[in-house]
Amino acid sequence: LLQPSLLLPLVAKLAAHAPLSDADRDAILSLPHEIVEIEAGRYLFREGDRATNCNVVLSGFACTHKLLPDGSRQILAVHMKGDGIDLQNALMILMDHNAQALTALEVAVIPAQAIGELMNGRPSVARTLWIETLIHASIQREWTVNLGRRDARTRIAHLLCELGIRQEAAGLADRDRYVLPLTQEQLADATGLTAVHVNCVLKGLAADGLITRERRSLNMQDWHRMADSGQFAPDYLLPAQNDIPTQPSSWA
Amino acid sequence: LLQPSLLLPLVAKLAAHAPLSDADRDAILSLPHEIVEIEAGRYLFREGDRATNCNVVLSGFACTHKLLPDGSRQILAVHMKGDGIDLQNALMILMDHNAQALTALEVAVIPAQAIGELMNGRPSVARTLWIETLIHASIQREWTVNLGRRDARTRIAHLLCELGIRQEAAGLADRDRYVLPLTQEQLADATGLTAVHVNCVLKGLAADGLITRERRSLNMQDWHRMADSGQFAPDYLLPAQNDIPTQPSSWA
DNA sequence: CGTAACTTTGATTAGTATCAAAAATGGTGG
DNA sequence: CCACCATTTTTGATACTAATCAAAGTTACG
Repeated sequence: LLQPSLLLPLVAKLAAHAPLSDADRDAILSLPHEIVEIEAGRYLFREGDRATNCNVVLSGFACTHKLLPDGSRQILAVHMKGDGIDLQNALMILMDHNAQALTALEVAVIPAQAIGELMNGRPSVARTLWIETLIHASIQREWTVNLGRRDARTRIAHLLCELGIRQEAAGLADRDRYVLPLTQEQLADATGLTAVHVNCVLKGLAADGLITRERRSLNMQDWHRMADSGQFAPDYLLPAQNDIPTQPSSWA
Repeated sequence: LLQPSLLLPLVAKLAAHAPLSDADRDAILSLPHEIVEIEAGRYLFREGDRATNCNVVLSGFACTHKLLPDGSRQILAVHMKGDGIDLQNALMILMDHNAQALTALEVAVIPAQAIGELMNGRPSVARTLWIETLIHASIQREWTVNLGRRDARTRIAHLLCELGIRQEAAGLADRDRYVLPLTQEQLADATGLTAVHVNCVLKGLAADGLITRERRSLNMQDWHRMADSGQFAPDYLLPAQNDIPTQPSSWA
């Protein structure tokens, strides 16, 4: 089942965040993997599942979330083309959250063991994958701020800006013009609000001329004003990284 | 400035989460470092600072947080004995958040470069440090849920349980009996509430016989009932990890 | 074309914020 | 050891954001 070219979105994303040698690139492309197509709404894995594989998004959108005793749900992250949904599975044994397809989805499923071994053999690949999880951690921190200290309107605007920038970076759309991968109920679950209130806020943003909508597609009239409304500063999405030589020097 | 024994809290925490060979242990203990004492309230670093060092807590408590345009603050994490505050600095260049001492604090400051080189030379150490950041990521996800989908009382109870379990794991106190390292205003900044409301909630928890307080010390009357009130399941604090052999096998 | 999922609307309620000020605590220097 | 000051905690009154409940439209899909 070796179809290296299908892992290109992963390599592209990794290369965007850290330099990647040809050898590393080839090693990643040669990882054993299987392509799986998943319909919208289906679970990729559930809390408590054993972590035997890593999933990489090839097309479509997925989210990770946790369910609470009362049945409410908190979406923790949205994943798109090139994103690893659970790269941490190379090291962890159990899933502490669920993953679900938001749209029709195509993922590459890579055995966690293969990634673990590749990291052991190639410190530079390990570093690159680590950087990838650090960027996700940075996004997670920003979501924490969003939920903790921003009001509904600012929260929604912030999320809409983030989705725009990330889709643009993944080559899927323009930052100010894209198809919303989330329903209003899912937007609510991502922002800690109710679907009804999300609807009000979207209506309000439209009334103020910040966005227009038709069908699921979203249009920002003025990116700058929108970013202002969402207190959005994209720095956290593209952190620069140290370039420590892979070959040890002084420590030995 | 080689005083290896002072990094023991870090090694103890790492060893608690993943097996650590004697050689790895010694390599970590031999990292160059400087001990710094910091008074309560002082900043360790600020958003935008260059990430040249990694800080490890030896005693006392610290937090990381972000400040918003309106002056409000969201605490992102609480760090205690043995915790790395910013291990990710081995790979990242810029801080995207602030770190501040919550109490009188003692930290070991390790050059980021030294950690980066150690990780390159010893994949098993890299793996261990990565696991550490993955656990912090797991805590961050739980905080996201806390802020997004739990009401004030549940949020506070959850945080109090987490602080108990982590202090117990660090050998600082019993899970149900410890000195709160946060003021009520800081609790508010960690839970996305106001100090006034935190006070109400604490009063309520006390009225229901769940906790008693005198001075800053907190006493849980019934751990189980308290964990229930906070929807607290400690799994996320102690995830198990895969044990992939450090020596490459099949991939080469 | 029919049905299920999603969006929109309106009325009411609940939870938490805001503002203001008093009481308690903790640390400091005399 | 006490008096003083700054910080923290507590109390109360009021305002507002967002939740809840219910139902009608609308869209997307098979």
